Amino acid sequence: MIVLPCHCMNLRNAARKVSAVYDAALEPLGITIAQFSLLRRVKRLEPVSLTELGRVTEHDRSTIGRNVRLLEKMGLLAQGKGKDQRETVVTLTDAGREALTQGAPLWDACQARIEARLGPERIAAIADILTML
Amino acid sequence: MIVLPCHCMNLRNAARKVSAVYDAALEPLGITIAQFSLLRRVKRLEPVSLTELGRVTEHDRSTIGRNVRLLEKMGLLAQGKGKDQRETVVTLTDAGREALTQGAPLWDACQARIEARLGPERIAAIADILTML
DNA sequence: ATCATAAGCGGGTATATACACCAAATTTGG
DNA sequence: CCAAATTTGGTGTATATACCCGCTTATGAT
Repeated sequence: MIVLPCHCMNLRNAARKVSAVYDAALEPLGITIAQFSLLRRVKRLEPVSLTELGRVTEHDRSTIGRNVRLLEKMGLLAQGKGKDQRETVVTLTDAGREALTQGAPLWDACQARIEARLGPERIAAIADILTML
Repeated sequence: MIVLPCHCMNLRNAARKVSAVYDAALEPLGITIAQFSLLRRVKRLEPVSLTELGRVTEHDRSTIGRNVRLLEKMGLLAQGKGKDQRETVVTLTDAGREALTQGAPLWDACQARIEARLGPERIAAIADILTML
């Protein structure tokens, strides 16, 4: 991949390419890395509201709502109403739990391949960038 | 920003956040960093076909076609037919050249801010990642 | 208790991106 | 020289993402 002067485009391009690798690894499950990540997040926080999911992932609520809706249509997440009638409460379905179980080794292998490819310094740099923003 | 175990999501999140910074910097121009980058690419290669743009940026042709169409609607790019009647030839308009001129200092300042924020090691790591993919 | 304010969501709209498929133009092989 | 393969683009469809607006529900202050 050609290196540009613009750090932003370089980051975007890197994210695009790495995402393609993870997406391909999860392809047997029929979900993307973004969806897999969201499922894991829900697993750790459930029952959780859309606003809370948006807050912890620093995504717009509407983005979360749409992504959750897709996973609901796939049968991996369920949405219900909380005590607070405004709140949508998100939980994993059994199929969602199963997807996480089946996806774990696929993700592990992919993650290991990327680690091997980039080396510990670049991996550390990625984490550093996040904390520095 | 919270650091996840998944390197892919960390890269995506970093790209998302950094993009927001560049987009805000270019906001006076009414274009995004992705559009600014495409304009600069066209400037260096014009006259250039969609396929060629896709090849050098490693984007899908359809993505390039749509992004070019948007910039054409904004009056910053022009599309014509080449000798090869299949080819769409993309060139900068005067307004496009003007946008690059006006955007340059905005981009410079933003780029400098990000460099200062991340430091040379992280900046180098970003470039390295691209070449290692 | 009432009424203003705040919180939580959904929908509309927009960009960025990819893949699959189709039509038109060109190149290549026989 | 013509049929077949290739190239180039466009369109349809899909995900990921953000911003704004409006509706409903909750909360708080008087």
